[in-house]
Amino acid sequence: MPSRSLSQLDRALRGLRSLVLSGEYAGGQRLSEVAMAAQLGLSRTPLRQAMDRLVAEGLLERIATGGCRVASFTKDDISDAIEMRGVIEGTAARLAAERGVDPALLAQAGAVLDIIDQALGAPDGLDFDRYVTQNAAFHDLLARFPNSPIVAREIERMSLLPLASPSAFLSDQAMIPDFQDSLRYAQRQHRAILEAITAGEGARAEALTREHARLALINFNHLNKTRPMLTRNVPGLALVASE
Amino acid sequence: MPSRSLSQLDRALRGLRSLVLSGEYAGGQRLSEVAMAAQLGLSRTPLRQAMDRLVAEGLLERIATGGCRVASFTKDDISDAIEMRGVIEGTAARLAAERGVDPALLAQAGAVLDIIDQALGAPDGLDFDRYVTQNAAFHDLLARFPNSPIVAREIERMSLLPLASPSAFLSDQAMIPDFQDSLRYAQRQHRAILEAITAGEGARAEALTREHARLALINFNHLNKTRPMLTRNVPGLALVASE
DNA sequence: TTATGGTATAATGTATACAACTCTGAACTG
DNA sequence: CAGTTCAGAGTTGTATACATTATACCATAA
Repeated sequence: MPSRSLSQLDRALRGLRSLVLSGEYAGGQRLSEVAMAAQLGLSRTPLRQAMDRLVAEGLLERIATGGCRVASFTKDDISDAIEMRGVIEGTAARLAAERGVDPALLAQAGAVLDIIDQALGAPDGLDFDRYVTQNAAFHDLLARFPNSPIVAREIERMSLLPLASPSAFLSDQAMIPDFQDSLRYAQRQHRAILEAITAGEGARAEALTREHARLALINFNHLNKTRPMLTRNVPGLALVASE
Repeated sequence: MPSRSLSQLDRALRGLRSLVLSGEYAGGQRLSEVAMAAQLGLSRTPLRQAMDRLVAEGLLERIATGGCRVASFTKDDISDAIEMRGVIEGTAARLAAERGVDPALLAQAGAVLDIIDQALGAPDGLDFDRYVTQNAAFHDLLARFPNSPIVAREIERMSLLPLASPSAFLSDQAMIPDFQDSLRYAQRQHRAILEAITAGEGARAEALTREHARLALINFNHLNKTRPMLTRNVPGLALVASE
């Protein structure tokens, strides 16, 4: 029974995260421990732990006088977080190119890109779910290329920030007219990044990966201009101050 | 009375951190909550919180079956952490150059560098404490230049990793013959970084800042070659696997 | 009417009790 | 003698109780 295998802390983490990301408690609102614990059906102890974790992740902020509040982000924050992810992933790509990568990992990455090609050329136009999954897989592999726990950790951490992950704007609801073009462009970047890494071209790999991350920023800006009301459908978007 | 103003959590954090960094419980050793709580004179609740924090910082690792163990780092980990700090600080420098910086902050940084010059030219050779303090101040200012909470957060986080902070190897005990030369070189880099930022030269500022961080790596390697027994005197060095 | 102070309420920080789970070690069996 | 099982001790995960501190509200005075 899966509900028994999950610890209370896991339940608290999932519950809190989804509540916060959904915008249920948006905009600097203070979270009461007793109320949250009651709502999630667990005691304050694991809930407090979960709050501490979310504070570390940046989703919540500690209040000097005690307790937590929901963090709120400006558009600049999102922009910086995406830029930062690009920088760190770019460093992973550069180090991979400079130091060499386990051939097995490179082969895996190539296979993933082949699958993405298939997903993009699916008979009914586009296999979106497959693209999302394999895109995430490629980025995971990239994080593991340099064989460095430190680098992998930082990439994972940046991807935890709301709207900074490589998959942040890849939701069904975010589909926009030019979206398929964007996906094809991203895939060409994937290929180029892998090629540069394989060829030991560190600077090129780094620059490409940075630019690749900025696609997320383009999607973010596009979303803001064309469909500002999409707040409810993209997790975490509710935390962005409308300004 | 300061002992009353400190929370138990703060006490636990300080106590645990210093115990771990001093090498008291080195090398993947499991930490018992009850024992630690007893040793630090507080209950398990704030101790557990402190452990969670140190896990987030990377000083401890969670064990799948429960509990924590002291993290241990390879020399490559230290090297990667320093490189990573250089990359992130470099990004701060680049963004500062690209976006412009609050003149007041720039002036403060200039003043800090003036003080470092004085410390380097002190009558009795070198005012070391002053150098350390002002060096830390310069790096703090650099982190605030881009006016981005996200960037500042990540820099702070990288500096929390053992031996990755800008001040990691600046301890009295780490003094080596060529050390003063190293400090003067570092200060010339400080000047160049600030100059590049002021001139809006993003690429130069980034490259300089990366290279500046690598001074720590040079110090680390030097320390390992010439005085491998210094483990006891440099906090955190005990966590590096002797290999 | 506004500012101020006090009190009551409710929140958090901390300690502790209990239950579930690991791990150790020894006895037992093949 | 090696492997396995079972029991016990010890550990962690969770809940809850208590004390301290912050917050909100109202009364009172300027």
